[in-house]
Amino acid sequence: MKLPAKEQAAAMLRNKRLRHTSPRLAIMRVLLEAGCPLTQHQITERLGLDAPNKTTIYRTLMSLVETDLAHKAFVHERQWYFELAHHCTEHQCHPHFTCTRCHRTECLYDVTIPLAKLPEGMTMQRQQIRIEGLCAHCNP
Amino acid sequence: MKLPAKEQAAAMLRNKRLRHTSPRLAIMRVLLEAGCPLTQHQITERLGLDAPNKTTIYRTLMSLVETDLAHKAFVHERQWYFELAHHCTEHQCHPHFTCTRCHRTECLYDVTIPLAKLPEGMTMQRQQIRIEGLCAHCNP
DNA sequence: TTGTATTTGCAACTGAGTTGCAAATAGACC
DNA sequence: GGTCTATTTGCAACTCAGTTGCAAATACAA
Repeated sequence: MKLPAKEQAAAMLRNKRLRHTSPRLAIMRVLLEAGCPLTQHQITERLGLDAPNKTTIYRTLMSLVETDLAHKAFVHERQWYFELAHHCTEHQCHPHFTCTRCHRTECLYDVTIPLAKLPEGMTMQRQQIRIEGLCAHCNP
Repeated sequence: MKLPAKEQAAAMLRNKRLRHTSPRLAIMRVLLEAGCPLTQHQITERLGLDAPNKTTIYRTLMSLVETDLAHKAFVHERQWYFELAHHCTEHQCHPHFTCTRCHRTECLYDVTIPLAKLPEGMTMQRQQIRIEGLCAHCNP
């Protein structure tokens, strides 16, 4: 059973002992509802008049990343796209696919790849996959 | 047998029908000799007084990326790191490993990972892997 | 050698993300 | 409930990687 975004966000904050503030809950709600990575700008847009200041959004995203509740998914046109980490396994996020023709990016939740075997002495924390190609729509 | 960086760069440009200019040859030489991804700033530093204008460096890197002679390897602290593509196979670059403690990044030339199986209709052009973890030096 | 499409350098610009600081507030403790 | 304090927020000013427009320089074809 799926909790409403608001309660899910509150539970995530509680787990990490982060204070429940309305900017944080709003930002997490938007990310949960979007289901795909968003930029600060997109978060602001989606929250409309209720949007927190952009500094607050960046600082919130930073605390989410630090506590591993969120990840920096990828950069596109100089902007970072952030996503919540609840779809990721311990050592691996789902791959992100970017179409080289229409430049849209999608999450491939169902595609998995074995973890790399690292050279002696190195420890894996997270493996991220980016795939470029033609999406179903742009394929000839 | 390995050509000197200068001739190797010239050959790569010839292959792609790009004009041989001294800024281009210098930038490619630095990248070949570095053997790891570099930023515009690092390229400028390494070329010292002979360094082309930063606009020229960015424009050169862009033409190299467009002709697939180079790739944007990763972003770190808002800067793109570029590398020549001569170590990459058709659909895959080597993975890049970033240490979460000392923040250094290295290329894992010997680590390979199978290509993802994309959903019906999508075509793979390139798969890129980023790995975060602790490097041999920072490992407890 | 000449002509021209391409490339370069410069200066001015853009805008994503950061910083410092004073005001607001979550949550702990009474 | 009320009080106190560490944390968080908003604002304004800033930073700096990367971009743009344009005139001068240059690779290379003919």
